[in-house]
Amino acid sequence: MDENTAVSRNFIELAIDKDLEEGVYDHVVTRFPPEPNGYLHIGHAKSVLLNYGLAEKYHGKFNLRFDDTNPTKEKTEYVESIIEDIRWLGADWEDRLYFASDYFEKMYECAVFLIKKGKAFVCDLSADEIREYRGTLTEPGKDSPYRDRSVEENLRLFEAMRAGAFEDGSHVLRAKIDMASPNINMRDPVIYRVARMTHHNTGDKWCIYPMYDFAHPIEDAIEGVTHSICTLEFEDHRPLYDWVVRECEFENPPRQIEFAKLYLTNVITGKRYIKQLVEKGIVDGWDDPRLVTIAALRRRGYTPESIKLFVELCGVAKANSSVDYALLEYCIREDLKLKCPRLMAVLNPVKLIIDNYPEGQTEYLPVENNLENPELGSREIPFSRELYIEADDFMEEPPKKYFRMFPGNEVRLMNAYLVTCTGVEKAEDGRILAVHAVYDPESRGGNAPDGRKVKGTIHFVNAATAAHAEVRLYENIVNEDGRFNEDGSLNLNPNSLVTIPDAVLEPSLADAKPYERFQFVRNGFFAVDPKDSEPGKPVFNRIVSLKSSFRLPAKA
RNA sequence: UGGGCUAUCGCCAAGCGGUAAGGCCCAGGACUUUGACUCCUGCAUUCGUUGGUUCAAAUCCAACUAGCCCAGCCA
Repeated sequence: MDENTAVSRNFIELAIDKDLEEGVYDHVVTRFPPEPNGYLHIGHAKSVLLNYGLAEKYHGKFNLRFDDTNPTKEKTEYVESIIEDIRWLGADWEDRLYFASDYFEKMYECAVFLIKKGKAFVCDLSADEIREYRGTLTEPGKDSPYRDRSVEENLRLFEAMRAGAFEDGSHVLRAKIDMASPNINMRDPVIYRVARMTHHNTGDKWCIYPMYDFAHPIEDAIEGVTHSICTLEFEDHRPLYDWVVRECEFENPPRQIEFAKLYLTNVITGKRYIKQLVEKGIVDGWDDPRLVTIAALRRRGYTPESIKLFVELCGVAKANSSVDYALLEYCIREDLKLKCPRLMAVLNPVKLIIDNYPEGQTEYLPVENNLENPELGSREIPFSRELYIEADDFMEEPPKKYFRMFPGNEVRLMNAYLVTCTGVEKAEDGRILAVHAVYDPESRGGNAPDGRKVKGTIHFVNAATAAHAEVRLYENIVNEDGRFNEDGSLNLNPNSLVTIPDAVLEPSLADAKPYERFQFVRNGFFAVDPKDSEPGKPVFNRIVSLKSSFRLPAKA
């Protein structure tokens, strides 16, 4: 292996290597098996990209399979959004899009097969009774009184279950394993339940549905999945997974491997929590840019590449952990810094008047779109007597080390001229009406012929030609730990969305198109919102701010 | 003594008996027409704890401790 490109392998890759070496498998097939009961989020992206990446790395195959065995929670809207999100992430399942519900007949046959082997039985106990019989974490369970029914009776009853002879919840099919097992999952788990519910895919064809523990291994086995990668909470289910593929006598059974879920610090991850925010109307939908659903990240302006980078940098392991949100921000900056044109936008404008600049004159100054990436070309920006600058780029009484605009100080207006601040014009209430300055006509482009230097460079927008647009800034929607409180409430952050209705921008920005991304000098990376923008009236979402900007020293 | 899993820098994470990779964050410095970027520099004598084996232990053994998961006819 090339020493320079050799990257240490994660534990899953090591396990696959071993399987390949030992001849357990001679190829690799992975899958991503979402239940269509919600939108995908950043945590799912890790799983999607992990599974897809593994298939690519081992020249194997990657399947997309909807694990739709519980119609009470599943909707077509969700399958559509999931397909869109995975495609956007760049994971390619080619023609292998499957539904667990397409295997219902095969699963039914497997169940019959188990009954005939004496490995499954129909149980008439109620849900409450089953719970009682199951025992506790520390005490063994006891056998169901229906455990020893004959094969014939079980067959007859199971057929009747399918035929609709029983009420919902009245009968279940159970695997016959061991009620005294220290692993509760092995205490004769329910593998089929009766539930009259219209399924998004199979309609009313079935009134019995297989449980996850029974269905999932069969789905994997049918598809020839070799490595069934799931999250840590299923570790306890692995013995049952193995039991199912063994007792159903599948050849070349798949192997389940578990890894730790991805959590982000101070962010709500977890489908059920996000769902609550959506349903309670705290956010404006699954794609509210404050969320970390794939749809939200896409809408906010994140790129698939940045998410791929993020997932790679997070790594894969078995220790529960919470990745710093700063890493995600790093990834999107890293991806965008060379891709985006850098323009000037003033979010909190204050007027700057160049008193010695000819009234009524406008000139156009050439500017590179991205100094570090010439491929992005150049443009011309208008300049005239009245401009807008950022309010905090002026201070009447500056602290030490502040080198932007203050009376008497010379700064550079980016790409334009050196200007010296001459004063400030205030209303009676002290509000700043305008900052005044004089420019050096010899410094066109930003450099003085005499070679004198300035420490500060600030951005501006020409007032008369400025485009105006709404800009939205985001912060985490919860203040503290990114979780619900014990009583189910949330510490909502009142600043999670700050809307600036009238920011001033370079004129060309009026025509920015949905999803178009920009870097606004000193303000961060922004993208045009695809939902709320109208032609000629873009709304800009801040994806991420720049790493740091000047902060005033704390007053002693 | 219910079972399973995990513990390496503020956050992730390599390491698989031979004397602690890397990234993020952070702090200095250089450069700079973005206080950005880029570039340098610094950031675990120590690997949950305590013992033991060994010439040598984060890596092996033992005992503790802490955290996570499991008692859905959810996935």
